[in-house]
Amino acid sequence: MTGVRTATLDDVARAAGVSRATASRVVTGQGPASPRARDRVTAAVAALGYVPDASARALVTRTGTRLAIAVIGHTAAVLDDPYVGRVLTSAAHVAAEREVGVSLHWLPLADPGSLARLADGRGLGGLVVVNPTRPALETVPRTLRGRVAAVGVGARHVPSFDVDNRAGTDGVVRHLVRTGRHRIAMVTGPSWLPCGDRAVDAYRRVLRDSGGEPRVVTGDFTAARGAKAAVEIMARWPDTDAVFALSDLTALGVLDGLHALGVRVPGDVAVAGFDDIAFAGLSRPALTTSTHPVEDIAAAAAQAVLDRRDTSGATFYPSALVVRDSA
Amino acid sequence: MTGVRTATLDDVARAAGVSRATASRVVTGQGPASPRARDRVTAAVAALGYVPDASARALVTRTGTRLAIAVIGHTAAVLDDPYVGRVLTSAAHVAAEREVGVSLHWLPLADPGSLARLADGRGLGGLVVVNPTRPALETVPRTLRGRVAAVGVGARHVPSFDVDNRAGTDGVVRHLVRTGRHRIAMVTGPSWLPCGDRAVDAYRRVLRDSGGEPRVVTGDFTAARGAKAAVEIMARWPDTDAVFALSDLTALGVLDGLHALGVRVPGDVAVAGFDDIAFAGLSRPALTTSTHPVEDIAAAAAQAVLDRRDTSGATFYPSALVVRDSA
DNA sequence: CCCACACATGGAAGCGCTTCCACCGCAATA
DNA sequence: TATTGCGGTGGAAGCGCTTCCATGTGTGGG
Repeated sequence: MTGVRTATLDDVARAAGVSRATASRVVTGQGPASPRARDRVTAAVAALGYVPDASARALVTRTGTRLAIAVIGHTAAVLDDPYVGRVLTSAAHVAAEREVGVSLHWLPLADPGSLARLADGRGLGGLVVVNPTRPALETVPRTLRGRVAAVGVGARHVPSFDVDNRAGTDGVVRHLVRTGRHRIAMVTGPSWLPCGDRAVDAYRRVLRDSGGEPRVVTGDFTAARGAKAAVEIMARWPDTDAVFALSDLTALGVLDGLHALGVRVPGDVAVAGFDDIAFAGLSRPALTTSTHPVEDIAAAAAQAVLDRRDTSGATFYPSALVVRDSA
Repeated sequence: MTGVRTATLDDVARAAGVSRATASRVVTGQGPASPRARDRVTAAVAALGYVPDASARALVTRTGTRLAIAVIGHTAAVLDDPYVGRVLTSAAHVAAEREVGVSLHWLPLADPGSLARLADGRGLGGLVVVNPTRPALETVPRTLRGRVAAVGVGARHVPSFDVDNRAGTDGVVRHLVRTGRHRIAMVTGPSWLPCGDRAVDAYRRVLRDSGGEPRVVTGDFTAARGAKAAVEIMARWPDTDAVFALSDLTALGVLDGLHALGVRVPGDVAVAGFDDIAFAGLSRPALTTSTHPVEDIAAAAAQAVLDRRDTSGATFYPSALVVRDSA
């Protein structure tokens, strides 16, 4: 059944007429080796199609060479969101460039031990957590401290990479004000995600300056929630003239909900989102939003972790207003 | 610096007052163990916070326990596509349920050796390839034969899991015909993806039956290409009254291109897509398309691989027409 | 011409784990 | 009471690899 036995370093050494130690040195490029030995070993490697066994190597070097990416919040809310895909993609690229494997994990929000279990042995070189809660972050095993980075949460006690939600929100809401909107509602993210606090804060601040009343509805980053939120908002505050959602997906849902209500956008109500996902430009009306260097953020997180750089504290990336048709 | 030494199975055994062999039996749940031993070992595991080292385990069991998911076509075209995200997500779920790790790989289309290199040791339990070309598939090392499944390509010489492109296309195009459209253009997928052939074939067949002329434009599954394709189509065949794109993303682009041209949808031209991505229902007009059990397909592929089931040949899944506003 | 030194090399240990095998004590059977 | 059988157990081997260490070979300087 098995039949094909894969070549081991022993086979290579034997074929090259050297010891396993020498073969190892050549293959890894560490330590001295004569040109002659080098040639013979590389030839043998090629001939036998030798590929080092990652497990065995990791076992002895203790240098787990794998980047784990954990996405917290194992729900459709997270899975459908292109934002998550962008983070994954970018982090995976960084890992691929350095030839380290990537492992993907979807962790339910409610399971506090899951992050800890993820350490599964010492196989990982680092861990990038997307949208983690603070409690979840605290369960990360001590062995991994200094090799963890969080993406998308302005947490303080772990290297955190996020867009500057405060400034981004400020920019969008000010744009709304500038274009004559004053009864602006906001659909936030899920309450367990701390990054939303900073955004809501910025929103309240702008409203205070412009003399508006805050109208906050809690969302969950889904489109479905956005549609419902639109209905809620218009029922509760019928004179609303703008809705800002902290997620494009939600904003798209708002657009939909408003449309169903017969409300014209941007005529009656302006709508703005956050993230600038690919579809933001394809909706009708095209969505005004704030664009984020999501790929840069994720790449930076992955790099920090892989470099074992201990960048404690949070790094915020700038976002830029993108004015389209909806606001 | 290092400080914390993680507990090994030896530590557990010592703490529990049993041999390492017994500790291993309890931890893995394989082999006999007295209730007494079982209790003591589990207690020790909890006390020491022991987590088995995956590398060491994989090394001895030779049962690489990791599902690799490789996405071919390392371009924005692929990365932005929600379809890929859905496949990833679903496959990752299956893996998570069985407690096997997932590793993600983005492979450039042009690099034929990359799939082979992916075997990196014998660490993998299986490989799911998304949108592979036939040549790419042929480079998969012999050691992995029987542990590979392809998603999204009607290939024959590897277990392949795909939607029934033929039937799906047939359904959509017939719907177009049924609603009075006869000058129907089609935007295909990239030419290197064999699954498109079956779709084009179905399209031609329906047109032949209904007396229409085929109008085929090659696409690449991106929205940008869709927008350009719309312009090309209207320039080349100005009397076109329907466009069918083999990807929702592309269809959305077509919608956009048509809009820019001042063409009304569905008034002047009907537009239909394929895949039923989340945004299909959110566009204006909402996109008529064909819905696919992408999650089921990906899950089936992952399961087949993980079960070492050798389901050679292709399995096709049904798709269903979703009529919305655009056609 | 000999000694020292660097460099190249092979032997062997050991990473943490699973698993074969031999062993022991016990209850059930003859 | 002597034998069989079996569940529970520990010893030990070994998975494929890196790396320490001791040994061997060549070169330079004295």
